[in-house]
Amino acid sequence: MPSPSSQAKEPTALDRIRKAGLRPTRQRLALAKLLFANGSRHVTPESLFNEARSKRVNLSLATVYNALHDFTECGLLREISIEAGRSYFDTNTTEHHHFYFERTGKLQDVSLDSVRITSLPDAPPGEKVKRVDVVIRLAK
Amino acid sequence: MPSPSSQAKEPTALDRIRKAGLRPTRQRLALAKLLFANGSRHVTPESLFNEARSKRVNLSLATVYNALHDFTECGLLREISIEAGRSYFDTNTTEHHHFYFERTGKLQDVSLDSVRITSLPDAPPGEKVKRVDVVIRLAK
DNA sequence: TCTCGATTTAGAATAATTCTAAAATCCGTT
DNA sequence: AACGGATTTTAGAATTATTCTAAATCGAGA
Repeated sequence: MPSPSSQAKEPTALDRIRKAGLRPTRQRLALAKLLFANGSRHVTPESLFNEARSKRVNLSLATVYNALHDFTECGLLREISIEAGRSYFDTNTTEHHHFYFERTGKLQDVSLDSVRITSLPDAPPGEKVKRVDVVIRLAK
Repeated sequence: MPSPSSQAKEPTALDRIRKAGLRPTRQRLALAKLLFANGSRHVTPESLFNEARSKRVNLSLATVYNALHDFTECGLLREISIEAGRSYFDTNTTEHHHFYFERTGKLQDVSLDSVRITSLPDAPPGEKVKRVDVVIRLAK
């Protein structure tokens, strides 16, 4: 038995990086494994760096920034701006929205269909709507 | 004739600051005049500082930060997070949304009723929805 | 294995913001 | 109008997040 399961699998970290046209370096592979291991995640450069460190992955903070930006440009991640002075990267690149817990600074996905937007203004002349971000801010 | 117009007036800068319970210092008055002079505005601390400087208002950048935060706490302004590493303050504190022009970094108000949200998820237990921010990102 | 462009890295540099503590200001009371 | 205490302002240092730099290392094809 080559594999314990024959269900359709998530692509491996290597697959994802290859498909994105990036060189699969040791650092990118390690980060991709952390990021895409299970389910949707929201990381900051700092949080991912600490996580990698704690798992004995040896890399520099600059590399985490590089990788997060490279992944974002290739569509593997999506960047979210919630608070000035802190960037979040989301492994869920499908269209969706967010809860933002102000007390903890954590994010949680909100599925696209639980927020129904039934009208939107026209884009101003010469511009196109690139994305509509909905952030539901939560507090006590 | 005491005044060229007898229509209902916008509150003066002094009124606003007094009503907010803040001391009307020279700096706060000058900034409030710039901010609330006409219509809705979106400023960054830097942009407001430069504007004040160019009008010969003598103050320090730290004071602009202090005033913007004080005004925000008192409900005179609203803070908006659009891009990591840059904060925007909006003189329109009524509920509304925004266009964000990625090319120029400028914001434009979108009235509440041109974005119709007909369903929202329940807030997670123990949390309340404090605000729903919709940002319509525009590009070429 | 060799080679060369891509990637990583440490540390410096930059940018935005906050902090510090001293000086100035505001304003109610004299 | 001067007084005095709390508030505010300020310059500059400190902090935080991020980007840059240029040298070292790595990855993949010949």
